[in-house]
Amino acid sequence: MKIDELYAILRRRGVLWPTAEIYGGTQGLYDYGPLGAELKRRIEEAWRAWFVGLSEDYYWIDPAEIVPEAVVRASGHLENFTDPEVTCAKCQKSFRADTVLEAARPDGVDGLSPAQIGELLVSAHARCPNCGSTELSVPRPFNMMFAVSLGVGDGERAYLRPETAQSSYLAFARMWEVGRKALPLGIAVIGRAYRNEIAPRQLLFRMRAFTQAELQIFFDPASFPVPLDSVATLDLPVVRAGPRLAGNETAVLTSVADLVSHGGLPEFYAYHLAHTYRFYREVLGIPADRIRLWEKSNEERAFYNRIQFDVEVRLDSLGGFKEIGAVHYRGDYDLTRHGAGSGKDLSIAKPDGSGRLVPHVLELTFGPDRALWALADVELATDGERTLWRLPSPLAPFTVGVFPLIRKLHTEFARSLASTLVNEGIRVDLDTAGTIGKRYARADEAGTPYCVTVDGTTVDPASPDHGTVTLRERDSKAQRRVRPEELVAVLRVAQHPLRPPPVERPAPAVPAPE
RNA sequence: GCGGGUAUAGUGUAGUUUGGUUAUCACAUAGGCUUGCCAAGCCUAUAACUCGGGUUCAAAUCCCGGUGCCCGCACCA
Repeated sequence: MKIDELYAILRRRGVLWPTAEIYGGTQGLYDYGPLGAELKRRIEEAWRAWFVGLSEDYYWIDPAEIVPEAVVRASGHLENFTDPEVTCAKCQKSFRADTVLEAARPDGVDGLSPAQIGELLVSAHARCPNCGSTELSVPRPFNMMFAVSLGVGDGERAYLRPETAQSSYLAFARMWEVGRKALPLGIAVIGRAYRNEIAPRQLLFRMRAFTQAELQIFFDPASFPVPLDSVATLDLPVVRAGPRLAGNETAVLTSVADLVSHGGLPEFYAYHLAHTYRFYREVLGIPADRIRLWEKSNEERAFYNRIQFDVEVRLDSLGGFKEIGAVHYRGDYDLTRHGAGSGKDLSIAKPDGSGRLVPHVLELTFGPDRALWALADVELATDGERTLWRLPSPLAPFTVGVFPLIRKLHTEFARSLASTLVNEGIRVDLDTAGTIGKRYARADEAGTPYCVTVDGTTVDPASPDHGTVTLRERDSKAQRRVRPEELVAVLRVAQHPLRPPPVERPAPAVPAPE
């Protein structure tokens, strides 16, 4: 589906819309409506159940979104992105404008505005440090962080966090105590991060306020045991950097065992990459042919990332594969920086007493906003007859639509059934408006996996089927009559979130019936 | 941020070339009728010229500017 068409459906149904829409909207900011907010919450909850469920050593925390300036100074966000930047038109690399100018004109470049630097770059015939071209862009200020002020007046300078990962690094020292001083230690954060994008585009893919779900795993690189056997035979669609830079971008199905034995990936990395892939397949329900694991080369990665695979999903609305998440091996960069910045020793004693160690970090990062769009792109379709959103049932905003067949006669019973189901913890959408066909159509469009209809038989005290309802399945439109107990059981199963077994073992032998 | 395109009810549109009635139609939404299980039908209602300025007796229509969106380039630590 094209992006406009899809966005129109999502807006009309109240999934999402531009922030401050009545003022014409604001670039890069979006609000989620009832369906969108619920769906996003379900995605986040599914992510949490899956990844925090990977190990009892992985914890979920909820830190503040504002961090003091010292934090982003230590992380490098402040230093690297406050100064004006120029881009080389020839090799398309970007540099800090003042350093480029300094190379061409060693005397005094401090305190100049971006415009003044721009003029001097031209008059000094400054050259690109990479390729030597003089075709440099006009410098532009480039700080992607939102500054805020704490307290009265100018107060203390602070920033909206540019990534949730920083919150986990800040929490490491405390969590080291809370987690009873053991590695590996996983710290998961789900929350908003803020970047002042120069040009937000593509809706949920380039936002100024967006949600990240990230698991930072702190570990000893000499010892990070994982149950690799549980995923060893799983084939992953990988695009390695080597072949890719040589011109071959085809994803190659490679087993996890192969990635370790021949592919050069550490076991802990391959294991978590495998479970990341499983999450997209099994929880989000993305078809295999739409997913690829795209390895970033040395040049493409941030310098502190040692290994990086992006998880990309092919989206028709955005014209190709788009990154939804990634797995980064960040080494000891983060704790080293914050150790230096805070003056706190973030190293720990090695268990074998052989000295101290700054824990390494494996980062599993995921964008719930992007995932929500991906679910709409991949699973929402119009077939001429109806619009159908094939959301996996645990993610659907509503698990069941409850309808009266004839409004005047059956609404009362439908209401009481709906309230019974809500008390059972089921997510219910009671719809009494319009005709029965329209209600089914609305439910299909919202991705509601089941609908039940209250009819004459249901409300007839004399009927042996009193209290039963017709249960209709979204994808097949198939119907059958069920009793209330069975209905609750079916709906409970449907909305139960998936989580991976911490360690997969062979199923115990079960004697065949008879 | 640069260049190009574009903007009419919730959605999709007619009307703009050549200024001139109460701004067209469909779907959607809400209510009514219909004893009725997949957007049926009939009746009724709600609902729009992106914003600001200008030209003109008169502007959805012409001119200028702003904003949003789309495409390309750049950016995406």
